[in-house]
Amino acid sequence: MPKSSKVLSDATLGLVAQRFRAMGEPMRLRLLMLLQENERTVSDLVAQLHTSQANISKHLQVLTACGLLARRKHGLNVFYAIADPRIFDMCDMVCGSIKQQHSERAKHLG
Amino acid sequence: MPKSSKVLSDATLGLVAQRFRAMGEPMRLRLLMLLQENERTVSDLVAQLHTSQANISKHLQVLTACGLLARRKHGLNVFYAIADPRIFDMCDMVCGSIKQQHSERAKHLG
DNA sequence: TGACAAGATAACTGCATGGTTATGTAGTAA
DNA sequence: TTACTACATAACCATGCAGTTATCTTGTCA
Repeated sequence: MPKSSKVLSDATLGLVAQRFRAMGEPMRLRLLMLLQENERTVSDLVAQLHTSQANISKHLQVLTACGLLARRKHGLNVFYAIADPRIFDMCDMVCGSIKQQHSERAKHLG
Repeated sequence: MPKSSKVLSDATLGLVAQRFRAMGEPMRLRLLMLLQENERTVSDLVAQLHTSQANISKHLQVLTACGLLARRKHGLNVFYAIADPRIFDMCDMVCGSIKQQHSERAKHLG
């Protein structure tokens, strides 16, 4: 039985690709990491990352549109939060894979 | 202790982003899915996917460059294979998350 | 040698996208 | 109302990148 993605429709495949692409941007990864602990306002995120507020808003829009972030308004502030914490497991997987390959490559060279 | 990616250098973050971006392309996801069972030659992959050989080669180059695929030459043929099968766990996670959110959204509407 | 087949690569085109600046749109407070 | 703050969005620019066609390069076989 297809434990893993065997046959996917073009539509589903597009959605999956969209998510990966959303996570394939350093600034957006930084945003996700900042939101790992708790929800944050836009201005809070702008204060942490050294870029314009417009840029942050656009990245947040991308992450929200593909279902990675949740949005909550409260007065003047807008709070963003991680929609599905599993994304961090994915980050860990990628990190682990990279480190592993890196060490293997070092062994081959040494 | 940082079980998950807490503080990452710009370089590492770039590598992680690069991997996600590599997986954020429908055609490349198709390639990975085709390679899930066994290694395949380029012409084999070209025969399965309806696009040019040049295009396939370029996508294979992207996937190989970021460590997702392994390359093996044998005579005239070049075989590509999955370098780290964990990527399929990641695909499953994304698929699961998408389906879950989709069903939740359906519940909210119904 | 030459002919051919499998892949890689170069050059090009069009579209997507990250970043900026400037402006618009709530929501709050006087 | 006016003024201010937090955020979103529009317009624009430069770069990146998927796809194409055409051209290498490499290996096999006559």
